[in-house]
Amino acid sequence: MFTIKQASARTGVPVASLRAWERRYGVVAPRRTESGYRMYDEQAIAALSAMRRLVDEGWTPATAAAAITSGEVEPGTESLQQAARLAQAFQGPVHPEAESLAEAFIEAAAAVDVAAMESVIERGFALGTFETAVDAWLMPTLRALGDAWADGTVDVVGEHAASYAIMRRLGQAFAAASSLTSGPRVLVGLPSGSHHELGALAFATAARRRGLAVVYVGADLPVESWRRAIRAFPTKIAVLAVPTAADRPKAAETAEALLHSAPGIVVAAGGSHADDLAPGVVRLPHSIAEAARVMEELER
Amino acid sequence: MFTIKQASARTGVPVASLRAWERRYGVVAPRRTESGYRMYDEQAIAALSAMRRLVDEGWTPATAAAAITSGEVEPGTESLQQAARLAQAFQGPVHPEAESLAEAFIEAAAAVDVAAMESVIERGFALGTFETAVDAWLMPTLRALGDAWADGTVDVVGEHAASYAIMRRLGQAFAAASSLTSGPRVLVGLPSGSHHELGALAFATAARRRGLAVVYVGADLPVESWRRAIRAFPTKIAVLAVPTAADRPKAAETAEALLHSAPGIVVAAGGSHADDLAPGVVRLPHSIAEAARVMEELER
DNA sequence: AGGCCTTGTCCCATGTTTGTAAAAGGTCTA
DNA sequence: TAGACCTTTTACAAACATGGGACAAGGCCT
Repeated sequence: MFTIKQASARTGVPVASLRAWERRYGVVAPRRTESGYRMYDEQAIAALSAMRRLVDEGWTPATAAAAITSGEVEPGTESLQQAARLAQAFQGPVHPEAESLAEAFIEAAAAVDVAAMESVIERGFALGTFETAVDAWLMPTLRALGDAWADGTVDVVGEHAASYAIMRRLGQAFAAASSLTSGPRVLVGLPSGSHHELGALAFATAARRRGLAVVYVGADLPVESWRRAIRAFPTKIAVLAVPTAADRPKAAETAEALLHSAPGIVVAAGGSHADDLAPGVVRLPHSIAEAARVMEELER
Repeated sequence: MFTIKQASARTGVPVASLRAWERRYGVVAPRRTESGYRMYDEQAIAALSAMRRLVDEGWTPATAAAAITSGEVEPGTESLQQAARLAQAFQGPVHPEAESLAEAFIEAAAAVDVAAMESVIERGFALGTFETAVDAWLMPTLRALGDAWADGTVDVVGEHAASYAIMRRLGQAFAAASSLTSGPRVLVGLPSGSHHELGALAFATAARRRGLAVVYVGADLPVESWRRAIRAFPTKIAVLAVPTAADRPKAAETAEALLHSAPGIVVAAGGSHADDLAPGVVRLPHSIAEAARVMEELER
């Protein structure tokens, strides 16, 4: 049993919308405590997650709710694959608050104040959906952090502490997006020698939020391991992150090896330096939201 | 049998809250002396510890109490704490359930099944308090994972995916332990070149749960950065993790440098290969629970 | 274009939950 | 007998929830 706040955290739907959806469409009817507080059970959470996914894909909330309450779409299954997919024009305007939050984060990193970092991160992710927050706030902030490190404003210690704080929050989002899918895997990771993994983790999370069976294998994975992995298990897509110029050579080598190791596998690459990695490699867009959408299309 | 003060010390719940929990939720009904003093038995302590654990994890007190009194959630038994102690001696899981969970985890890692890993991890941490779960289940499981990797049962990909899954869960616990203290900092990290950070993160979390202002700086931090960090900010304790033999030289070098860089700083070291790092370095016990307790003493 | 509907989000006054503290007094031990 | 420890009752602030109206943005129909 979950309170409305916990239900919101678990489904990714804002608290206000949970109440609106209930009032307007009656998708769920959570039990109430004596004092009138909503208490959501597992079923309600599943229904709300299903509705959120449909809405994310372009269904209108009204039709999504109707489909779910009528049983046409079962919560927790992949019948959404038959769903009509409307083009979603991304590119929300950068929130005016995103910039000040980025500054506050750099300050916290410079002072090595973990509690302050965590507070800023929380506010950053509260700006919008996970995807928009990553695109409009997190990625710019990471760039600012890199600059601050380069010019000495932030020490390595502050930079490490800040990276780990962000990683913890991303990990939490990844876990919260737990998909019940057990289809072909999507491998997301960095080539041997690469360590800037925050972008890759953010992308992996966005992909998982779309229902893909993501396996996040993280930093510094040798070519040979990539190859063995896609041979040993049903892997449909391998995604390489190429965050820095130094990562290019190994990334290209890994991509080549993968393309020739398994027939039918899709190799994709994302990150600042992922252009023209090798012929046949899909170049993912910079926007996490768009990249996740492309992934979903590739999966079919 | 314990007085309310002892019960508070044992469970980490403030005295006033113990009385409030009893009055509001009836989660325990301690026996009374003739004069009306509360006397808590082992069962009551277990129930209160379980409740604290749930509340720490984000449950509302009301639902946590309901789950415990209804038997939905079993209070962690004392046998797990004994198992935790034994695990230190035998270097392996000794609690029957911990053992079967360790096996299940290796299986999930071998199959690179992320959802299964997450499920097993969740059950592992449900065995008891964070500290006992780490000592009796997580650390033995990590050793088993290392063995499985060494003998080829688990591929590098499975090992990476498993490590990240555990890291996500540890990060969540670290975030949940958010301390409001802003006293002198405790730096926890690994020396330059070291990357096996799960033990260090588990320890950092345990220390934070004790109220210390922990800054987790993670893997691969150069000597010079350690030095600048403790000089620039009020840092009372620096903790170096030394998980493998290969990490010893850099760890020793870092420890030496720190001891001579700031007067009054305490340098501590933990991990399998942290013995006799340098004169003046505090060697932390293998048990996470004990190590965190030692830290709390060092802080004063 | 204009008007209308849908939808997410915000506001606001009000109510609940929960940790913690204070007051006033009883019990135990050195 | 002092001081540490305990008792109950009462109180209070912060965090969280409630409903329902309001509003802006955007899609759709005329």
